[in-house]
Amino acid sequence: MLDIKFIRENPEIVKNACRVKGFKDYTDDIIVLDARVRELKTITQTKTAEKNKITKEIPTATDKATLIAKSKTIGDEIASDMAELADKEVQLNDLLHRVPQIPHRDVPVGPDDKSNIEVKRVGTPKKTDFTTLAQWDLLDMNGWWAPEKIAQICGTRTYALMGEAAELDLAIQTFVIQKLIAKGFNFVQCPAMTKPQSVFDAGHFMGSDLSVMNNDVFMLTDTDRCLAGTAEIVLNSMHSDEILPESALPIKYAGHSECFRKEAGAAGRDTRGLVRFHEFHKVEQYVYCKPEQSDEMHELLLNNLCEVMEDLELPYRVIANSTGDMGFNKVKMHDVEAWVPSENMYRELGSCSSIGDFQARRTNTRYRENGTNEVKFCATLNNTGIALPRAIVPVIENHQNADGSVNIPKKLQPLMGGRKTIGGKR
RNA sequence: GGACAGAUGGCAGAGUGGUUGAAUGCGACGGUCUUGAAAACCGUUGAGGUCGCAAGGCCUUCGGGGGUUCGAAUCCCUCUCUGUCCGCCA
Repeated sequence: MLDIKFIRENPEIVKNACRVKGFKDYTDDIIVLDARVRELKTITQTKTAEKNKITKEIPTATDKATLIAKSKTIGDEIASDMAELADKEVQLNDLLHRVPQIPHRDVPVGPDDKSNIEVKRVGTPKKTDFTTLAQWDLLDMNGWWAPEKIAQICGTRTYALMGEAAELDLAIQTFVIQKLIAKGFNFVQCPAMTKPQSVFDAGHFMGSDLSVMNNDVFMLTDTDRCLAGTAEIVLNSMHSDEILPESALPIKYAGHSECFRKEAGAAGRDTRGLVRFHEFHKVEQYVYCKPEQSDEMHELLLNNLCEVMEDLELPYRVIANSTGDMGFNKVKMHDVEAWVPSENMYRELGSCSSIGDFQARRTNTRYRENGTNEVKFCATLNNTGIALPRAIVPVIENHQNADGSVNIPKKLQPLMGGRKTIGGKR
């Protein structure tokens, strides 16, 4: 959602954003509707003022009946104007919810991921004198999962880590959480079960109809709840309807939650291995800041994830996503991808996004500026801290030994009881 | 799951149909006083919208939505949330 005033004054910028992001352009309709809405507001407000004036005179008037009749007549007029106003406002509101966020000037312009730009590459894939195994072979031989059994019990796109791999998962989570806490992030264990409104307010969906989420979000039958796809959902609403003091910003959260996704658009993709599930878990970085701090915070969040990659001793690269490859609600986005030997390519492990004031408008999260005392919308950003079990994939593949054992990255060793390797032939 | 109670401005807390955007207290901010501070005193202090070059006017808002009425913080319906007791339970 953008400021209607901004759209009114900068239609060309908005139109351009729709074009480069690949969304339908409703700008002209919005401007027409907006003009009519304001016209109707002016009319109804003037009449309401007139009516209020009469109403106030009634208690002390001698001829009450005349005034009451007059007030009634105006009331009827207002009611008919209000009906049109309400209708037009609903229409306008829906269209406003379909306007994408304006991309940052630095974002590469292009229709899809082919226009993405690699901005950084760190580390080199390790050369081995043995044939490296794919994640599933390592998991199989070490007894670290039981995919067929779990699929039978729980259905497709579920998993269970077992033994040392499960320990590793927990160690990685703990490591990242502790790292973020040390950097001043407030650690929050987030519920995954939430209300649809909170999902909508995170701004991942267009329009004003909450049902648009049905394709992507698990709804819980016979309840008013759904399952969040990320801790971002809850963190995004943590300060809704608040006016924060400027001194409180930036606010940094490290959220951890189970994440539930339908993955409806990914049928047949990544069906093997630990990459794509209906339920996984994730440490999420989330920041509220002043708009002018946003770029700096973006770098900070991105850098944190890069550090995690280095702590996990993974070769990785950073991608600047193009206008057509980033979401509806995003200003700027970078993907961090880790090297996966079995696929001979980099695979996405995390995604850093600047949202501008888009989410803050939906949640009505504002701050009061020092000096001017002006109330402004916050900017929000989010980035993956670490996503699991996906992160297990590059860790076990890049650190495998000839016998199928896996070396534990040094920084994780204390969280793994001091062990340097796990698994391998006994 | 059952039975009650409640939701008012930054906070506390009046107000049960008519100049109430809302008493009072606290807090915050500005000022007077003071060498400085405290105290005391005086004043200011929600947000959103709309019209206007501006000054300023007007509209909305007492948890959300709907209704009754000329008029609603006050009456009715409904939803959400909070509290208390019982039941159940990691």
